[in-house]
Amino acid sequence: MKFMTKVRWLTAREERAWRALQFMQMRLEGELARQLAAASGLSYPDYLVLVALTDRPDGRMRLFELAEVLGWEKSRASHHVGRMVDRGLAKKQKCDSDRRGFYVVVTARGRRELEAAAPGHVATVRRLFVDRLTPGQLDALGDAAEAVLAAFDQSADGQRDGRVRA
Amino acid sequence: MKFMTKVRWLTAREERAWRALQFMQMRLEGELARQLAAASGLSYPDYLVLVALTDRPDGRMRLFELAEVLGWEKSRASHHVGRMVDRGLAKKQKCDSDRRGFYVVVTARGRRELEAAAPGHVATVRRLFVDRLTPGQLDALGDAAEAVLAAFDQSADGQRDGRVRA
DNA sequence: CTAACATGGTGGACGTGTCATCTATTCCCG
DNA sequence: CGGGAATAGATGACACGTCCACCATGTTAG
Repeated sequence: MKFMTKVRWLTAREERAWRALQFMQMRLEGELARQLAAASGLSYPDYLVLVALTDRPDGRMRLFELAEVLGWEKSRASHHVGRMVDRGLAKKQKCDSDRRGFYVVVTARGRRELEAAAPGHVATVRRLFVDRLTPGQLDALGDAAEAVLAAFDQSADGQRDGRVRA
Repeated sequence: MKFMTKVRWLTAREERAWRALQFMQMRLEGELARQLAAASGLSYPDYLVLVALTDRPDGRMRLFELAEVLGWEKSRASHHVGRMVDRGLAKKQKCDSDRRGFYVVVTARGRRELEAAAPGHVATVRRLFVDRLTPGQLDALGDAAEAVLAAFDQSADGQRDGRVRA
């Protein structure tokens, strides 16, 4: 913080956008999670994992790959997949080419539960989000989000400069 | 689900916007939390509570009010404030006019920690989010988010129709 | 007045996410 | 080839959030 002689607080417009976005996200995630839990035995993270797995023709994926695709830390993926294995939604398969690793594989039950949950989930995403916005707004949101994300990837070094570490 | 003869899956554009937004939010919240933790002893929820409290002239607020302002459930607020009290960031004050209730009050320590953390936090919000977008994009985001939020509030009944409870 | 109901808040159980640390393997460079 | 660095993953401790059941107080209608 030494280098910041003056703080540039957020303007009213900036703050409004920032707050609205945070509230929207909070509400959306909450409703989505609740809807899934009520209509199926799946949590939202479960759902995301199952979607990722069933997107593959062989319904399997290395653990670290899953973590990458979902943007999760490896540890999180490990914990979560462990729980899903316990509930019979996925199983682990030793990997021949790399004896450190595993494949995470969807089970028949996992597939069934995903197929049962997907229509309701998509309908909720539509009802709460997609159908509330014009196509133009959707594109604008997508552009903005991707701009922010792009900045993230480059600034993997900017994270460690004086502003952040103080 | 009985009434949905056909599922309207997301189009590529819709899915792209939805995904990008989710990833953006995940990354932002993660970085924000990490930055706060590294630069201060505060978690992100701590920060939000302290901001809410210090926004009041008397630095205090009823627990249920805090929950409303932050969009939290009462239980969450109760748990979190409890932890903050343990760490000396806030304290509880019996309420005369309603003997069931409490005021949550910022302590001097809470104020100090917030003031120390705020500049770095705001700088991070700027670096990762605000400064990546044009004013037009910010407004568009704000409008879109508020449109989605508005829909939430009305549809407190639509939540319980056939699509959700199945 | 009092019985029913609503509201403010607590507490525990559970699932989830993060961090730090650890082991086993594989990669790579001299 | 040998040895250090990177990688795959597991694990334990902890903070966080949700749900649900619960208590105490307040409010309201008959």
